[in-house]
Amino acid sequence: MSEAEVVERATGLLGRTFVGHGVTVRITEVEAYGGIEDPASHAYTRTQRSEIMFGPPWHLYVYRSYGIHHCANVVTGPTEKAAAVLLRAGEVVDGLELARERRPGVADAVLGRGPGNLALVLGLTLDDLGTPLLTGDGVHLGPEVPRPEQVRSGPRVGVSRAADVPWRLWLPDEPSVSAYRRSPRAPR
DNA sequence: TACACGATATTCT
DNA sequence: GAATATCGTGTAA
Repeated sequence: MSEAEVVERATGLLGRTFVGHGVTVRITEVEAYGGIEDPASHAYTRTQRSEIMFGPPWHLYVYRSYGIHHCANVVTGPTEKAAAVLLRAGEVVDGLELARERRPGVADAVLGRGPGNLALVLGLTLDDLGTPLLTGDGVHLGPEVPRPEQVRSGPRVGVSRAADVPWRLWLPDEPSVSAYRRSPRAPR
């Protein structure tokens, strides 16, 4: 898989809806991970945790981060490359009431800001690991949308390796997009 | 079996 | 801007 393909597939998710448990978001920010060829990817080393990414594409990869948060990824394949796209932020477009309940005291526009918060608002947990995302029921991806006219890109947030690869992609002027923070462990 | 460490978010100064 | 909670996972022993 070429670098261009990795970014291409990630870009295709921007602006698309993602249906979680009772809440739907429009994806505004993603990060691409290049699988076995990307030192920052969990699939760089094939383990039990990353095994799902070596399976067929369009399945859900969920992992626990810092013991507290869940982060949701779409496996984009192809199968042997284990590439995936981390969903970093989204705008809640349906199930607003439920989303508010899951994050009390937070402004609507910011409900789905950051990968941990997004997974929380969508109600995604490790129970959803491996869910096929193209089937219509339960947790799934919305229909494909036209390529966004403008896409911004920059280095990925919080990664200590390959910290300068600009594979974080987001839509301009979206209040739900998270702020950039370089990993304290990244060199330089 | 033990131990170190995050693809984070929030709180504190 | 800096500190840190918290625990599953990966890696070493």
